[in-house]
Amino acid sequence: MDYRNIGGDIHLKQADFDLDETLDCGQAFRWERVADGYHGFLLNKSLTITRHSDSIVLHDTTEADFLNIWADYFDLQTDYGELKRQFSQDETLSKACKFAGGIRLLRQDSWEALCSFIISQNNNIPRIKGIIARMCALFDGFPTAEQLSSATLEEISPLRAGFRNKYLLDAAGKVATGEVDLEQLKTAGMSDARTNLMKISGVGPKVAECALLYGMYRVEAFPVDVWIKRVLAEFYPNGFPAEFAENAGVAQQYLFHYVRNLATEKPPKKV
DNA sequence: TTCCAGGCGTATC
DNA sequence: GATACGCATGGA
Repeated sequence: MDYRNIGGDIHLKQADFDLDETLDCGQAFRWERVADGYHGFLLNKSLTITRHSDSIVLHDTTEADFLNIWADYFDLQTDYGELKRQFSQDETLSKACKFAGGIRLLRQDSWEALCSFIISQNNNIPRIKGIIARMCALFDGFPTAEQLSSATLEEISPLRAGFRNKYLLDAAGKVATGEVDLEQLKTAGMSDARTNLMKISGVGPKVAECALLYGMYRVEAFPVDVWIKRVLAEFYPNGFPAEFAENAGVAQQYLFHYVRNLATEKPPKKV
């Protein structure tokens, strides 16, 4: 990693890393735009990250936190240039990678990602962000599974998450008791991990896949939402290429961002 | 007013 | 196992 610690700020030179494309592409919901960059959180650890000419600056960060937390979170050890070269053998993926070549897959916290994507179902991104922000306000930070599991439906009604409130409490209970062991699922077989996650009421195939991809960095996970359904129907009628299976989740993130932004020019087709 | 949003649980066949 | 429907909320 090419970085310098200058007066408490980490100045990083990093290829294939665009802040807008990475932090505002629908994979994480707690980053807000500030001047030249973003302010956001990993659980209750906060960071301001900005772009200055040819480097990215992580503000007021110790070198230890950078190396132990943020370098991992921003997946700095993965060569996205190489991934994009592989993906670009495919015509559609090639366009998606060119459209937003600075996307990196964030290695988020497993519990935070699980909650986030439970909230995401049949919802839109601005509302998902609002619900999560209200949850953090209500609990004075992102609640642990234990904290959330001891709350009642009535107590979390200010989230205005609708029918998802009961799903959050069920997830919190099962994680708090260890019935769903997120640490163990990080190394479990994909099939077992999916089955275990879907014991949670409100976690189906799509949310389980998102929890695995974004919260446990299982990059073979391939969440299929309404947008990816459209991509598959239009560009991959015979299925997603098996040659990319190993990193299908990363490919999926390029495609998701690409088609969502194309849709602002052309209304999406109902599938 | 109606439709839709990073889906899922339930009922029904 | 497949398909149809309701679901909370709020912006377009």
